Amino acid sequence: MSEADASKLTALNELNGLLSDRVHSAIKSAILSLDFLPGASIRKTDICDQLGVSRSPVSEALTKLATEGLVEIVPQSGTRVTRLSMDAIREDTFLREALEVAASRYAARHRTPEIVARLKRSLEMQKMLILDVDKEEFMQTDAAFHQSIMSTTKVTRLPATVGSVSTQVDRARHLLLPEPGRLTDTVDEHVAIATAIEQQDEQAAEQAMRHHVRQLLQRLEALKTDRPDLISK
Amino acid sequence: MSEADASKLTALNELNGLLSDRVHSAIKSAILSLDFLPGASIRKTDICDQLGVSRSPVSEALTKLATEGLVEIVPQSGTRVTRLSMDAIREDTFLREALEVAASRYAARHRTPEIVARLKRSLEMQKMLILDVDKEEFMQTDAAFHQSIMSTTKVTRLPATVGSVSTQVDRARHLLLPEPGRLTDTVDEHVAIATAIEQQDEQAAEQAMRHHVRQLLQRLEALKTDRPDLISK
DNA sequence: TTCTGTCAACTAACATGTTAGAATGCAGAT
DNA sequence: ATCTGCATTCTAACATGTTAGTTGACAGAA
Repeated sequence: MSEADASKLTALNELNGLLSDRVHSAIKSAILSLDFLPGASIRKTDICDQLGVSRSPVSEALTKLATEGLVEIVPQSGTRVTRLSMDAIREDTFLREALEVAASRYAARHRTPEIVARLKRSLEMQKMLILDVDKEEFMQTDAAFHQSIMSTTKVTRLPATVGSVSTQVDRARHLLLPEPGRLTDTVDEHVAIATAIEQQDEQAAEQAMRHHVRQLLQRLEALKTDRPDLISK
Repeated sequence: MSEADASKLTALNELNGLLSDRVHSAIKSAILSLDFLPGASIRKTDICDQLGVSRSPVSEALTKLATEGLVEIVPQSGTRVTRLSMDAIREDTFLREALEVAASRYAARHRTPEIVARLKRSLEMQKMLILDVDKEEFMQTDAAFHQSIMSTTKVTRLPATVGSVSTQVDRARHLLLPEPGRLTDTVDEHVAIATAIEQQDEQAAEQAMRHHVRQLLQRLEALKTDRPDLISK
């Protein structure tokens, strides 16, 4: 059985806050960055040794990760990193689509000039970053674009909820190979969403967001053949 | 400061499974049934004494309840039952509406004769139970109706996700006074949803479900004046 | 060879001891 | 009367010891 290599964990000195939270985010980023591979078993004691903490904060962190669906705890037996599956990714997409579409509709109905301006600024940045070598920066602007739309609803829990239902998609995303022209397509999809919101066209905003979310799923389907070692079914 | 009376906890002998899970559901039902009032502080040691368990399972249970938004843990200080607020209830409704509407649309598009039959059976039961004295039975059939619709999506996490975003609404629901004719209205709304699904009319299914979810919010708004002691803002 | 029962080793779950931070109340100063 | 600082007493957080359930390997029987 493959095992998680605890040496891949980043030290948690720099961060502050509750110890269990720091342990949680350390393990989480290890899973998201695939330092802990899907299906790998996690040894509590290894984590304890590596981070120099006791089992309590590690247990709490793993429990939290289990509710997020990133690890599976088998009672009295062991803990393993959740395997990626196309089924799980499709489930994530369904839930995320439902929430983001609702946000998009709301934004179209209740848009203010400020929001429209913010979305346009974001689009300009995205266009500039298309040619940038560092894709991480584009990803951040991408995320900010979506958050701007969600923020119009004043539902403070919405971004966190979307995040919590999209964990498998987020993880799979890291496996996608860079594809020429994809960033241009993404920006085009964003433009369609922003335009619909500006024109207060709920129907169009809904459709554009739905298409955008499903495009990602489309690309992720390629992983079935690209990374069959990590994606089951 | 008001305090939670641990003697209101049900014994957990009859149940089986992990101790921390049993503690979790014991506290949860105490909160949902208002045996633990909104804003009351929870003493870990009281819970331990009352249930005859150690602090470990109680801590895990409270951590879980915190992620569900039913309690708030103040680091190094204390734990209290989350206060009910109209803002939180409106947030719940937004998220639940987004998810249930998506399920309803999907059901309308992909409905099978089996599902239609199941929904119709459920409606018959609901009509019979309107006059029943035991409202709990009606509530159960109500829940089953919604679950049937969600089950068509094959998104296994959907019911749990809807549940987790609806905790405040579920709690507030228990405060509603019985209202003559309300059950009849509810069944009528269900009929509209089922009919739209049967006719594969996505638009109508979406609209009917949206209306249904917002009706509950409408009724909950009354709590602002009915129970200002328990609902803030 | 294959199946079965037993046992050893390992794990999460649970109990309990210890630490550190927050709140509360009171004494003393202004 | 009010504000400030200290000490007491809470609490959650963390560390660690103990229990019990699961797994897997191995021995022996068929």
